[in-house]
Amino acid sequence: MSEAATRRITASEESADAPKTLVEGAYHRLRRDIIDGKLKPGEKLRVEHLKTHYDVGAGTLREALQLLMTDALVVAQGQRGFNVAPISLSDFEDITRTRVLIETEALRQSITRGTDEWEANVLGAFHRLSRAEERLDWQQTASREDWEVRNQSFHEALISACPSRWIRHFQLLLYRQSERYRRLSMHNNPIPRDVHAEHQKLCDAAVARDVDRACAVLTEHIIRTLDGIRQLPSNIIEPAKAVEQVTKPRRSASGK
Amino acid sequence: MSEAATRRITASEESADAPKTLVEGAYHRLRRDIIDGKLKPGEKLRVEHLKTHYDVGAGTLREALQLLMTDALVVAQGQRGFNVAPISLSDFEDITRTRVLIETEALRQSITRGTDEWEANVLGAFHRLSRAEERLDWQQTASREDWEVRNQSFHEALISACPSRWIRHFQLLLYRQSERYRRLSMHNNPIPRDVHAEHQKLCDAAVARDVDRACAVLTEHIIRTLDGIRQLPSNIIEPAKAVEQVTKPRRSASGK
DNA sequence: TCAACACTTTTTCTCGAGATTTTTTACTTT
DNA sequence: AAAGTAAAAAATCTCGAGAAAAAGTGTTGA
Repeated sequence: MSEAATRRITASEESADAPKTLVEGAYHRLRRDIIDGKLKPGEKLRVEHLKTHYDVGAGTLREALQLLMTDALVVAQGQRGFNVAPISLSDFEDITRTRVLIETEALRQSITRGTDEWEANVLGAFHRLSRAEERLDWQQTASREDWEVRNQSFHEALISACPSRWIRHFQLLLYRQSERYRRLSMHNNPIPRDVHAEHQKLCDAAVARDVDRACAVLTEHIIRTLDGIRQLPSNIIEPAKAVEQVTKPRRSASGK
Repeated sequence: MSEAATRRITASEESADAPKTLVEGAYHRLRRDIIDGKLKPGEKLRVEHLKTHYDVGAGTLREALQLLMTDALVVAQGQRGFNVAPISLSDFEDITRTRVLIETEALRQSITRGTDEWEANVLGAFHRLSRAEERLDWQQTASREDWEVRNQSFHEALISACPSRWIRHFQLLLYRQSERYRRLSMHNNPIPRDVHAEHQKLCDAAVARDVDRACAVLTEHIIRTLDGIRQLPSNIIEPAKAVEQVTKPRRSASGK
């Protein structure tokens, strides 16, 4: 009888902007630092040291770290603490192939079931991205971040009409993973690609409801990034396999 | 002389049997209880109450709960604690469709790259499953659990040659999810299916390296489970959408 | 009867200290 | 020297208590 059920449940985007709790706050900052590369792949994450930098208690930081395992950005083993997830070329190849599978399926479903509203959103996101690309300066951090946000928005808009929560969940996971690698490629590589043209073709095919062409373009688009990573110097991408602890003092610096 | 290196490092299944830490232990027990349905879908997970049952501290239990979010078996919102992930028919339809996509891809890769060793493992797992199916008694919990373990082993063996870690990761997630629903179907439904015949066909096609036939059979096999759930009485599967808190005490009788 | 307000109870969230375990360092022996 | 052992140091893991927030309860007023 006393059911005051006037509550709105926005389950899909609970933690959108405002970190309601310290754990969430630390989680978001840690995730950003890992993706940005400030916390390097394979690096050991000592709670005692990090608690001062992120200004939270030890237990709180622990919980944030455990949340990051969801995104596979942090790995933990037994009683030996946490590490940033290592990177390797083979891992990125796996991510890329899987991402093609997931994202083309998402795009297929989205194009099939998209409404007029969806079309409008895609065109809008494409326009915003195009503007950012016009004045894109790879030297400026702010400009790059702006492009990154709009790029994600565009890809999100494309698949936003996909009704499958699981597909979208997997897509987000893989997108975040490849974002790490893309940052590496950005810092150490010129821009050999004409990304704008790719986005243009992708947008055209999507709005034209040409599923097969859109998926083909998207596949190309995703795989291109892999080629960019392949051309990175091997000392940046490969060592991750052997690295156990990045932060090692190593006082006697001499090879055998 | 004595050989000290008798330790095997099974990196793929690090936390197989021995929970190295209390968090892991609580995590495994909680996961089992959720999948088994002892903790009901949508139920609120009060830390203060659960800490006595699982015999760990509050913080430890919190961390275990956070780990369970990785498997999407527990959901948390803002400052309102944890809940068992709700279930619904539409969710299971989503899980099923996505699982078909992931698992057929895994099977395709596995059949393509499987070695003789892989064939032997598939046949072995199928044999063990067949034995369990012969003496399967749906009334006995031990018998059901035995079948469940061997069923998972068989499906695992089928895709074990899939080289993609991400595909296998997603497969495991979705398998655990559908396990929850399968338990419901088992308890409230007779056994209308000839699962053994399906497994036989699946095994044959896989060993014969017939990718398309194997994937077709597997798709059928997975979708059949969905049909089983669809026929459940609506009061079991549907209410999950509306349920906010399953455990509402409504104290009018004496407590303790 | 219903709604709004203030108070009480319950639950979640956060922190620091102590107990185990792992890793490092130093030392002795072959 | 290299290997094995033992003590020391560092880090992780675990727990309970206090602060903040939410849910529940009762009262007052229209």
